[in-house]
Amino acid sequence: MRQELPKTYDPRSTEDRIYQKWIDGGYFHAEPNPAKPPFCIVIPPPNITGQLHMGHALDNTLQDILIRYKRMHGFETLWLPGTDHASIATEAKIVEAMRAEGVTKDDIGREAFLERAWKWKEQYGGRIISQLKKMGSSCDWDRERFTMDEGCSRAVKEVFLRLYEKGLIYRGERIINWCPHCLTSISDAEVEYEDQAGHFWHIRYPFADGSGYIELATTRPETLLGDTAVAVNPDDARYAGVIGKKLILPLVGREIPVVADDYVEKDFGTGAVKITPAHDPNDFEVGKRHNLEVINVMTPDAHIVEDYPAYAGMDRFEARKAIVRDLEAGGYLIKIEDYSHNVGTCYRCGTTVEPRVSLQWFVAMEELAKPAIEAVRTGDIRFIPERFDKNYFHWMENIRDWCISRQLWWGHRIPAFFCDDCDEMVVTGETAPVCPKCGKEMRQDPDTLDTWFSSALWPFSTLGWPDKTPELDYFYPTDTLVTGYDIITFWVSRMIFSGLEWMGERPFKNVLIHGLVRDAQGRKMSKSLGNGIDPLEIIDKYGADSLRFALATGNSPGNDMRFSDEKIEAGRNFANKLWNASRFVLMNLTVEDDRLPETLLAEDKWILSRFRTVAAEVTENLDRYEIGIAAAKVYDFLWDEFCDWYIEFTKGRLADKESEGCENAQRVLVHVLCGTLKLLHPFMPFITEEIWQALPHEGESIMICEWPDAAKMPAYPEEEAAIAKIMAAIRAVRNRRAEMNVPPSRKAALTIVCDDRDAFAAGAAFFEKMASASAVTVTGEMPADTDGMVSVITHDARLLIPMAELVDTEKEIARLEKELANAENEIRKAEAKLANAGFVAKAPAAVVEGEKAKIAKFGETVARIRETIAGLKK
RNA sequence: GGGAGCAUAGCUCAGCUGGGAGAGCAUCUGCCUUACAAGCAGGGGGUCACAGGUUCGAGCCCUGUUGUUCCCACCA
Repeated sequence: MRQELPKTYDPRSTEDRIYQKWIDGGYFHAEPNPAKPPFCIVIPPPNITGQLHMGHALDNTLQDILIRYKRMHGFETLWLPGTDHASIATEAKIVEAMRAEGVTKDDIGREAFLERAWKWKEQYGGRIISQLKKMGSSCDWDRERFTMDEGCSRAVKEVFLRLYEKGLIYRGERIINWCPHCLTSISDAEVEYEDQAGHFWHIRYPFADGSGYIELATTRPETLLGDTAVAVNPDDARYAGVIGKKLILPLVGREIPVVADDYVEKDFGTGAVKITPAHDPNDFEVGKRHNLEVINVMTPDAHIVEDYPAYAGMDRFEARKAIVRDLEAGGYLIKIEDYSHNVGTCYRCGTTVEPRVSLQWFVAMEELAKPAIEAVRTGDIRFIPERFDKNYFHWMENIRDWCISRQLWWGHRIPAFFCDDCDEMVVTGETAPVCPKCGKEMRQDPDTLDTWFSSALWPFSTLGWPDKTPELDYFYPTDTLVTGYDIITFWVSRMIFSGLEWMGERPFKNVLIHGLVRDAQGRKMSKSLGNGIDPLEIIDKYGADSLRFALATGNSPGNDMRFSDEKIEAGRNFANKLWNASRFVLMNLTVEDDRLPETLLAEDKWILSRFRTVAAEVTENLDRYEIGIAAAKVYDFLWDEFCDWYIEFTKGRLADKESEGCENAQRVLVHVLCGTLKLLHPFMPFITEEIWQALPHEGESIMICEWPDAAKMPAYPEEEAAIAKIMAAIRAVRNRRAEMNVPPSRKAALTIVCDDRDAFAAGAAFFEKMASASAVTVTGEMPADTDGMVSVITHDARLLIPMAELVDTEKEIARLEKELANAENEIRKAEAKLANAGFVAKAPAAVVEGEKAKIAKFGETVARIRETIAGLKK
């Protein structure tokens, strides 16, 4: 038995219940199924310490729309969910929590720390998952994964070992980016550069032999302590005689040489550069070329080391002040300039990065990058929109080796072992190897791997790799990756080369890139600004459907979007509109199924034909990832055509309860509503399910219904045209009445003079309901007496309304003459085009025909207006 | 320094491969028409940043200019 819908839709009492029903039905679960084509999306795994924010909400809305659409469209659809251990972010949070208790990592030790981290994971890892469920995400929760679960860890170890065997992973002493706050190395991609106001300190370095000095400038005077040379350009005439001479390093007193190196620009500053190999990547390279000593002057947390008693223990910025003061006191400081320059900061904590020489593990990227570049270049992998190719190419073509070791405890431990006795190192899958040389127990490298090392394997590690599983065989390569442009370098590029290397096949076919969700003023949402909008609050207030719809409409690939109250209200209003239209259909409903009737009237065929077009277009838009456009089309169809026109068309028939027309109208209403619900379901899953359940239906859930297939629906072009004529006439009458300020309650007889009398006679009743007509006469001839008639003229008809007291004949004639001029102008413009030989010769036939048709249409209109004016002038 | 995006109605933005400028919100007018005032009907409002070019035809393609946002980059 059908249920009545309550008067208003309450998402809060509906959404959780429906979500549970979907779970119980097992509709999210996917299995390799040879009878169907696969469609798979792997979720960008959210951070376990994270909370759902608008970026997640957008990302997951887009994924769920694609997934639900494909599921209905006949694919075996897997949306594989999971979370990321996010080593650096999680470890930082735990350390912070421990600090509040007055405990440090070293206090409790590695094992206890990891225990604590796993507890953290248990506590917070589930939070983001339950938030994803609130969004309506139709993930296969049976397959939920975690980047540090057993399977993913096995894949990580396997990849490390294989890369090492291939010689693509190596360990070396290099200058890397070091975060003095997180106390770990970070990769190039993890450094964010920002312009900061700073200074240029000009300093003189005297020659050891007392023959004057060299002037140079620096933005970082504190690094002076580690200077081991001053470099000049070999072609610089100013310094030709001093190359090889010794300088005395101010404050330190060390003798350092003047070296010649192409790296130095003659035209910048004084043409002389102090070289600090331990604390600047360029200087490190210069130092290697000239065999300079590498002197590290800072501790891991960026304090000055004990070798320099005057500054020992100072943090680098304190030391800077002290050194500048001492330089000035010693007469070494020449001047200070304001200077703005690019400073690298840690993407996690914002601390200024300190370049630091240390022993780290690297992945050699050049060989891996080549096929990854090729895959995008050949179109094997496609970015949507395409312009992100350029970003990707630029990064991959200039790629440097990837520093993968992190001085953190939370993460995948590097499978390398050292012998403390003989310095032997082995890389192995064993957990406790003995030294192959001296048979002693070995000590495992304490470092862990970059978080992105494990996420790089996500598209196949989650499907069972390195085992050959049926899932891997069936679902790999996945279809679409949905993510923001901000992690193309971190994640997308690394999945691409990893997939190609280990699976021999691209990890996904398409990468749908979306932008950032900004606030109503266009600012980035951030904690510090406090302008973030919490999706969960929005869901609580408006429902997940409204949120999803607001995010989907107006979204175009790759572009940032603004989020505002107006948008979410528009989504809510649309849900309300749909709810009420459905209530209307239900309260008139006596039939028990949605089979179409035998007899279809013109308006029935019109709406069916329109639905067919919309179904075809929405399908095409979704196939092309034009999600915002697809959403707008369903919105317009439901609101403008179905509600504003078709429901109004049916009201007359529905009023006559016992008639066959009443039943037929019900059937068409239910049929089209049901179809529209299906088109809308990917965008607004909850409300569409709730309504669908209340309507006559077959099956358990709308989410496993078949997607409407336009190819199986008939088109009715003639009825579409006929109803369009009637709609135009109704609009024209409404328009005239509104202009004259006639209230709808004041009905008036309506005479329709037209050629297509059948069409207008069939729609005569609509003019009573929708155009305030008291009675309708359809005729082919102008009535003899048109005195006191208001004339409304369309391309297809002339509509007369007796309103003598409201009509000033003079003004009526003036108005008609204006309309006449407009119509004639249209004809002239079309004629001018047709007179243009180039246009007729080169424009497509359809366009030329269109111009001709326009002349014919407006010709009719002109004739009618002229006739009317003549009548009025009599 | 290199690259990219954006510039369309008062505001926020659509506008797919070139063929008569659209939506939502706001605004104005009239409506409680028995699904919906979170609504209905109607209206006003745009030299599509600027200047050239290609084309029968340009919001759309090309060149340049201006403004703006972002990404990348080792000039100390």
